[in-house]
Amino acid sequence: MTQTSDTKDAVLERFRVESITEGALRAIARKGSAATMQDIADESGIAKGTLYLYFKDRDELLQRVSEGALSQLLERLEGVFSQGLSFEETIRELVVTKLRFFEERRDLYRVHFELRYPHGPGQECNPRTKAPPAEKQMYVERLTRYFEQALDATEEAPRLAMFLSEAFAAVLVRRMLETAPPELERDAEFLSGLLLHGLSGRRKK
Amino acid sequence: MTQTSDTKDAVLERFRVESITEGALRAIARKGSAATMQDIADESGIAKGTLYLYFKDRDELLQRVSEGALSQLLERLEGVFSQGLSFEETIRELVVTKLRFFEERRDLYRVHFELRYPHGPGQECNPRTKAPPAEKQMYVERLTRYFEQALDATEEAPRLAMFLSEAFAAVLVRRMLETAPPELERDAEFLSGLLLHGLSGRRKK
DNA sequence: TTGCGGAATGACCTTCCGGTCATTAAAATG
DNA sequence: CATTTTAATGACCGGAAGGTCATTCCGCAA
Repeated sequence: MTQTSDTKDAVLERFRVESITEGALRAIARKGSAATMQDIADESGIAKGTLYLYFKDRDELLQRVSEGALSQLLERLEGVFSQGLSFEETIRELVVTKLRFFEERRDLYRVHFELRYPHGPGQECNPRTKAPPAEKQMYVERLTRYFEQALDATEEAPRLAMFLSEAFAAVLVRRMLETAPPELERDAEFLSGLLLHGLSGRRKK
Repeated sequence: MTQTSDTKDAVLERFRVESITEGALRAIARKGSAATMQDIADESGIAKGTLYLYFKDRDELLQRVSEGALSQLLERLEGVFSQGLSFEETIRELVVTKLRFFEERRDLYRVHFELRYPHGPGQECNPRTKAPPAEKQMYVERLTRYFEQALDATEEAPRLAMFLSEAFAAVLVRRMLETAPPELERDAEFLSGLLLHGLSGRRKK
């Protein structure tokens, strides 16, 4: 047949896939995980059936969207890790980077949060979304690795990673809820301080 | 007609409502928010139609279940607040209390987490669950009030409350995922330490 | 025992949505 | 321009789930 890379067909295919992905992103930004195949099709300006020429099913499509969104974030965070900063500096930089990322890409916010704990840690799962998207937690794993290396707390590393990630989510959600959130830098400072030094530093007086 | 309190009918009604609520709790513990009216009926040992004699619709039922679960937790936390402990002590006690609560009542875990951010902070919402359950965040509000009073950080209080609550969730989720989680007291100590003094205390060496 | 009234039931209705596929439009080919 | 091949479409299907209601069941009073 053809090489997967450069033929006209392949280019066209990539283009289609991308525009569907973007449409899906818009649909999810608007309706969350309740976004329907029809919603996605509408938002992408194509017919519902066409979606199935490029994606096996809803799951695969959502998976792709989530991966795409996630990889952009991961890329930036990787940039932070690779700067060889001190521990404190790294945490600060991670916080501000992530905050900035979602400031630019509000549309990605929903993807991350709606699919956050896909079906929670329970036993049975929602048939609407079958695939357990281990995918999702990739960046928690990255954080875990960082903690393992930067502190010697191998055992606690996964908890620390989730702690960081959820604490971040808390502040982000607040920001999203507020009509006039504070300066990004203020929130970044606030959160970094909290993560690094805890509540104690804020005792009365 | 009758007083709402003591007639035989009223007692019977309360009994029914309660057993439905308990059934719903089991159903949700098993299937999460995907639990179906049929699931709930089965779990309660009654017919689906009967559910609608006691609750207007699915939303009202879920609301009630969530409220019930939440109020039990709130009660215990209130106990902590009213002990007049120091700030640090209070935080420690809150953590250990909440951890113990979910240790006893694993079934309540799902209710709290599945319905945590009901439709996220997005604009449109899932028609499947219409009611914006402000209800849910009642205990974040309680925490907020505590922070307003205990620290003088009125403006930051809501963020602190969410920070605490989400950080807690992070550790709790980890515990739930692990087949052999550490002693409850160890996790409580770990989390309290983190909340109070941050990551800095854990720097290498 | 009989008949009444309210409670319980579950078959049924409707809506919604993921997924399919016969049909149609467009592009490639000669 | 005719023909074939490929891509796109959207009406349609099946199943799932919330909600309804005619029917059945049951406790109780006459």
